[in-house]
Amino acid sequence: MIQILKKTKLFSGFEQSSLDEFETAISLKKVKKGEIIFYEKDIAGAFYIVSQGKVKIYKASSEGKEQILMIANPGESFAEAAMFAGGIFPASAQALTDSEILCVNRDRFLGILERNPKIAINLIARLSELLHKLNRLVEELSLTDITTRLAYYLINELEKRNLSGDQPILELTEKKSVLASQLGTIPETFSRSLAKLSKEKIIEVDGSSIKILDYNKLLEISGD
Amino acid sequence: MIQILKKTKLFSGFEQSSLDEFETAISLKKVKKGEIIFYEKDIAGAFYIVSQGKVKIYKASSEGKEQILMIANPGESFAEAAMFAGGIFPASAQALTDSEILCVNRDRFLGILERNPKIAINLIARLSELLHKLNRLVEELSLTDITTRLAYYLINELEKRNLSGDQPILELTEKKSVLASQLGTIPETFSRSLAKLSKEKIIEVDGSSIKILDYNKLLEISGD
DNA sequence: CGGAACGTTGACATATATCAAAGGGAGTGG
DNA sequence: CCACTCCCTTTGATATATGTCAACGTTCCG
Repeated sequence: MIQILKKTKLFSGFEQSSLDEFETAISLKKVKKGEIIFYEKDIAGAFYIVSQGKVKIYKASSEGKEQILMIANPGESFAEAAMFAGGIFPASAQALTDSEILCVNRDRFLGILERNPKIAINLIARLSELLHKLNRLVEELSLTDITTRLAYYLINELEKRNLSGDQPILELTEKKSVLASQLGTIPETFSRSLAKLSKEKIIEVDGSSIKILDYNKLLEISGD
Repeated sequence: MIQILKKTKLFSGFEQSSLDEFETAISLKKVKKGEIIFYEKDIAGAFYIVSQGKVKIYKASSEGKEQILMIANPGESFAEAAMFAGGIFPASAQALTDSEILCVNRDRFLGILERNPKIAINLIARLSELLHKLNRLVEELSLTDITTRLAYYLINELEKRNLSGDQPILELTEKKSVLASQLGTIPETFSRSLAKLSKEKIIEVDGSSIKILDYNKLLEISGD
């Protein structure tokens, strides 16, 4: 169980002895696909680290629309901030696949934090990174249209996976409806945006494979 | 100069001796109304604390629209996160009035942080609070319409200032065009939303004074 | 074979942005 | 004290992007 910790940003660079201290704060939880891990406004008694699987963190409106804030993959933590600000979860979490997650007890973790300034610094870095991403999301939601967001997403994924080459092919790792929600829209609109870029010969879509035909134009549309 | 620090959340609860250490990391800067403190993408060599005046932190699109992320008032800090994540400012800052701000040098502050775990914890709390607010902004931008956001803003301001009473009167502290940008829209739309609530006899607008006629209905619209 | 997700497409409704114009208040100078 | 200007705000007409609703095709899987 402790092995997972080493792969996380939060605990990277720590020795075994230091990590052992956490054993008492952590419990393992298995969740089925579709299972809710917590709802918005639940009391935040823990934060989480994904060991296996995939978890979405999202906001839902009363009318059914949802906005995904992030997808947490193995090694990534989520809901860290909730423990400090308000003590209630600001969003909901649901397993996208059968998953294993580590639950880190709030009170025990806080105790450990006081004795380990280095972890505090790591946590600060992690929170700053989250702020950075949310900043970007706010910018996209309020200042750009959906085709621009899609273009930016594609460019970003290409970079993340080091896909260059002549006409690289990108495999979408999420269902299109999930991507739509990440971009702040609904499946229909997402589909139309893909179709629009296709018609302009900038990409070529075949199911969940996207061939990038004109990287430069895509970059231009992404506005960056 | 040090006296200002005591009023900030970041340094609250600290003794004089501990604060003196910061003297070397801080410099005072006076800025005129309208002056730019930093632009998005500038290198983040410091973070800031407002001593006097008012500063807006905002994102601007190439087409001229802007989204205000926050308004920093005296005692409040801004751009703390930029130092840890990426090292460049994710937004721009401009003085809304003639202002005095404290600039906290990045490298010196980091050194101090390592020797003062308590400040690290305060910083974690502060970053978590920012995350909380940004979360709320994302929710509003992607899931609610502007009248809902306006209602929520009004409710929030009433609480902040402890205005209850029968038909409390709220004085807007910013120009309406600034409020519009905070809510993620433009002055025209903001104006129409105010007019809509007026026509429904929920509020009464007289310049920058807003009388709350029907608190319950306002609460209902705010969706909370 | 049949059904359930998912994705796509079309027709339509709606919220918000854009553009243009006019009103109003505060400050300034004559 | 008046006239003038500047800036903010409001209002109207219009355009556009996106959401909504419904229908259909596909794939996958029991």
